[in-house]
Amino acid sequence: MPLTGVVAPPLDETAKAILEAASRRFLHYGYGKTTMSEIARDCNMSTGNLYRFFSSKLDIAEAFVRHLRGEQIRRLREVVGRPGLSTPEKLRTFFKTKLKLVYDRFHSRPKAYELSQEILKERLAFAEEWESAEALVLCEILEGGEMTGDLPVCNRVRMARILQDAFFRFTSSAVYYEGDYDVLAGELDDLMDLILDGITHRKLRDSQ
Amino acid sequence: MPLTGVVAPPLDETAKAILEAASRRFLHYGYGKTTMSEIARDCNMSTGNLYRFFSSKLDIAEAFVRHLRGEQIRRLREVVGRPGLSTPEKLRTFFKTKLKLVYDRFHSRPKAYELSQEILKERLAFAEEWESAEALVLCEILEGGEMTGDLPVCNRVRMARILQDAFFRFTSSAVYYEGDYDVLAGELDDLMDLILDGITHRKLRDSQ
DNA sequence: GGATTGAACGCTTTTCGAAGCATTCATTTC
DNA sequence: GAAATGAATGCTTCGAAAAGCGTTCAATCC
Repeated sequence: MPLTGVVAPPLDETAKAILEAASRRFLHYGYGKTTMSEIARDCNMSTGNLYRFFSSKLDIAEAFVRHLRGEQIRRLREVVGRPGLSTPEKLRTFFKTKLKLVYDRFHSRPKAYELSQEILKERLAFAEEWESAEALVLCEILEGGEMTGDLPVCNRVRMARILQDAFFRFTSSAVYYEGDYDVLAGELDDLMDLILDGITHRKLRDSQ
Repeated sequence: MPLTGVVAPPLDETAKAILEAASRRFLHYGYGKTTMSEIARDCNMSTGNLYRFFSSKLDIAEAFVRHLRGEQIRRLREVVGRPGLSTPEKLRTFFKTKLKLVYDRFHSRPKAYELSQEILKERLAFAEEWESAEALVLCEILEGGEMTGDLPVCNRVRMARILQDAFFRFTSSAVYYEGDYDVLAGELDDLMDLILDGITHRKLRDSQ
């Protein structure tokens, strides 16, 4: 068995293994009921060694939620990028998909929901990052509306912010999703109708 | 001292005294740190006797929050009823005032805020009642818009609901008011501009 | 005999010592 | 000597006993 010449697997491999082991446990038992020793054991290493790859347990959780976010953003881009959608339809699809994602996470993946909640509460910066990432997708949609003349908007960044505010009720992971999905989706549709009318007939008021 | 002929103060008087004593303590020490014995002592009666007037501690708290709600609704009606306001201005004033009320309660009357939170979490029906009461004010504003032709809306009840959804971010007592007031107010204004444009140029779509 | 009391009941919250955990770092491994 | 370990540390959580509380109701009062 050669002792030299064999390049050790890159650090990232190990980090990935840790993250995977942790994720499994987080999803199954929750953040609080997962211990660093367990994660270490799953990876055949000591607790101390974990800290060469992540500087705290919360950082592992953040990496995991970061992954969830990635999936979510990818999904949003996907549904919004489907061919044949007008810009208004894209906006509607964006928020409806987001509602569905958050609603489903809340109702059928409670551990994942809790985990997001905990991380976003501790890591304000990360929460803002997430919002920005979504705002970016919105801006891209609006850019499309500008190009096709479909739904022209002067200040796209600002409009994205306004839209996020308007649909907060339907998309914030901070709210507790009691009601029936179809009712929520219906109300979202109503609001979207109104807002699209607003954008279409916008008296130019975007200042600055 | 006449024993007959002196009508005992009406029950309501006693209930009012209890409510007042309880409110003082709720506001000063919070719901959890106020005991029924203390309330009873403040009113010079036994704990058992309290239950002739309120069937539980939570009911006293609800009565108190009901009072808060009354004040708030009265205030909303007041600012919205000021002469010389157009219907759009009334809508804007309504939501801006609501934001200010919730924001201020959160920041400068934390005990009152907590109390509302607790009651609204326990008493779902009461929370809905509150929403309905505000929806009613909105409907009245919209009715004015219909009459003056200022801002005609077909389905007022539905529009009220949509507006409540849209401004949820700024007016829900469920959200944690971290940000700066002026920033929030600014975003509210932006959203209101957009929505007013929407209402004004509404493609008639109110179904049913 | 209706109004009022306050002790009694069962449940919740607090307390506080013990156990468990995240994190560190002197030591060991290769 | 870089990588890895696991015992040591100080903080948090847990559990069980005790105290406290909301609520009830038999006894008392007027």
